[in-house]
Amino acid sequence: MTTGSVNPRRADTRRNHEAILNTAARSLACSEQVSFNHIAKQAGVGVGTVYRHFPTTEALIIAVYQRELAHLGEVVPELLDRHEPEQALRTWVTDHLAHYMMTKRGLAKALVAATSSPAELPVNAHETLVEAITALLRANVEAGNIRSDVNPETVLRGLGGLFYLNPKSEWREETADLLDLIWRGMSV
Amino acid sequence: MTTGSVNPRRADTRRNHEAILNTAARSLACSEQVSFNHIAKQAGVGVGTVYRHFPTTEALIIAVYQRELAHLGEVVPELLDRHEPEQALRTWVTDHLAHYMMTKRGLAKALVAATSSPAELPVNAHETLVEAITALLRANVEAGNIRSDVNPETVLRGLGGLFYLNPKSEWREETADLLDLIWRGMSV
Amino acid sequence: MTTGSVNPRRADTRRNHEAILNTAARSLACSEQVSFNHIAKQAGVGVGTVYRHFPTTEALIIAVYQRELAHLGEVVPELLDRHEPEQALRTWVTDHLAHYMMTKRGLAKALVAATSSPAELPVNAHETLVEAITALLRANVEAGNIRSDVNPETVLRGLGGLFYLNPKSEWREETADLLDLIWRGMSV
Amino acid sequence: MTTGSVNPRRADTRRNHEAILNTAARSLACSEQVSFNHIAKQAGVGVGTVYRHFPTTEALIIAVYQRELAHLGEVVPELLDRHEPEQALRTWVTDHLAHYMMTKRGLAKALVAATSSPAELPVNAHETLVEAITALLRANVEAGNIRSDVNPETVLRGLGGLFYLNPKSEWREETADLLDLIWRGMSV
DNA sequence: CATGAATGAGTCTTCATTCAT
DNA sequence: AATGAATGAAGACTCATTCAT
Repeated sequence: MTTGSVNPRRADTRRNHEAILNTAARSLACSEQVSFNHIAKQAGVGVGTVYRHFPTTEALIIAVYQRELAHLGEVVPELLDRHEPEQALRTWVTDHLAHYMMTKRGLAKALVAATSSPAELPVNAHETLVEAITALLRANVEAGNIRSDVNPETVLRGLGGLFYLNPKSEWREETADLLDLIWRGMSV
Repeated sequence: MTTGSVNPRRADTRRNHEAILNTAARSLACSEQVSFNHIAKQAGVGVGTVYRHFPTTEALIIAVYQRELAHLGEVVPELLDRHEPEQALRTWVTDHLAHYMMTKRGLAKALVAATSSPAELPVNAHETLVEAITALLRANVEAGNIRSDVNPETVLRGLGGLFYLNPKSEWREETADLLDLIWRGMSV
Repeated sequence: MTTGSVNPRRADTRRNHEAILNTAARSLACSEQVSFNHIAKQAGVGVGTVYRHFPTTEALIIAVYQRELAHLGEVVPELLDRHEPEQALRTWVTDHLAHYMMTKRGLAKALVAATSSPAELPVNAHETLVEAITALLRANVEAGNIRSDVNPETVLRGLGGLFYLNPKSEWREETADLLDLIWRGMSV
Repeated sequence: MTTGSVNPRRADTRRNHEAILNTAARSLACSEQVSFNHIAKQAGVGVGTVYRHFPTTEALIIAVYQRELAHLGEVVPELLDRHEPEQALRTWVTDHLAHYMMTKRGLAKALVAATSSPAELPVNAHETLVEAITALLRANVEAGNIRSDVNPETVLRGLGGLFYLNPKSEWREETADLLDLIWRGMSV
């Protein structure tokens, strides 16, 4: 740590890690091939390297998932800063959650295929989402918009159907309708 | 010729059909193997026979799906007969829809994996569900319980999150909570 | 035999035979599927029926082959009637033999694939061709065009390369060139 | 490091490549099985390895073909060195071309079966043959044996019938007869 | 005789995983 | 650490052939 020169290997490794993750993300987004061999070739590394970084298929998928998911949590503070609580919630649901769910269909498929446990989402994923929505709901409670006894998990479950949204349909409207229904259910 | 005796070959064929369907259903319920080879072995028939009956994986899965799904629609009239509208809806959601979604996880997975089209459910499936819930909502509208402008599809979407229910958790409670939220949102 | 009524079964049988042969011919011409199952379906009969008529793949192919080939022999007398000997030969080679070889490629492929014996053509096929060309050569010998010691088999062998003709190329010209070469070799 | 020792892995790979090619050649010569599984087993490697080396059946067959064919071109200069032009041509046709065509029947069958394009021979094959015969013809033209306007392709086509030769018959004689016919056709 | 359901051996192909270099 | 060749299990699918009706 006393030397400023970084281990060049370290850089390579990180670069590989990124490359693999990016490739995998791209593949998953299109629900393309997700075989290790294929990803390795696309990422320009050997299969062995992929294995070194992600010991199992699930590990890889989850890594991608996490990365994609992080954004969903990070964006909340900004939204609460820039908008009224109600609008923040609506924007988050419509512009981020719905969008995310529609776009990452391939990812969900992959997860669903790779996981055999009943809980399809990696624990952290669920937690991340719950945290995000909790913050949004709390702001609305404080603003006197909604009741204080609304369980964020329940709301999240109610929004789970957004997964079935079809990007080619009137999904914005459909999202708004669902959110209206739930909003009314939460209102004081 | 006065007997009801059917062409035995015909009987065999039907028996095979049933056997394959049952085997597939069982496999799908446990999210087990869905390979044609495997199902054939389990059902005690040759692979070719499975292919004769269901030309593609999707055809097989859909056949299973349809069979399972039919029940969901058939049960509605009975419920409306035996219960108050509100209770009919609650029972249907908790005892049938939620149960169905939890149990048939493997089936959903399989469908999701087998289908490449954005609409994961076979058209009829969605229609069946919409019809069922429409009937239930209409009864509640007529009873003065809920508003008349509630879109059944929106409600269905709101219940879509039940798919993520975990059979090992307090799912009845969680279902009730979600239904409460939505019910409140629909109320007059 | 005392009754004028023909066994209707016989007619059916013949009709089936024809249907199968026609279907097979069509399939072979396009080098399409040649499976018994497929042909049976196309011909509108059961597989078993195909088997009754043609016990092996080879039997079927040869039957088709013979039928197609017959024409090549039948046309010779007409040609000799209507044309000078040289022209008769040239016409036969260009308009019938070459055409036949190019068109029936699928048939040849099939035969080649079905036969494991070194002699790829069914004996009769070869004989039919030899007879045809013998007649044509004899006429030319008698007309004083070519030597009398030319072996028809040798000539046929020389024309065998027509099989490689490409229907999309200048095959008429190429055929003419080859025939010129051989004609010169046979000339007095 | 002063030795010529090569990367052993590299050696293995090359050995595998050779083994597969040899096995395939042997199989094809007997018009035996050409299935990848079978060849893999015979060659003592995994199926995957065969696929790595030859992605398609055609690729494999062509590779074999090329190897076998090369010899036909390489031998020409020697022949022209050691013999009079006429004898060189006769020897090439009888001892090499005819022999080749008879022996590699299985190979031809396989190619014919594997290729769907009208041109059954890989382009290079045809070119190789044309080059070989062109050289032989040129020598004979220069020696004043044959006309200068003879098209090598036409001659090759005339020799194409050798493919139908039967190794169990008097093929040398038959080849000689055909060559006599064509030779006479080419003569000044 | 005709039918066509059933069978299962066998082919093609993909992919996770290992391991020598 | 990285590489990528090798492996072989496993699934998809085809088709010749049998046989009960």
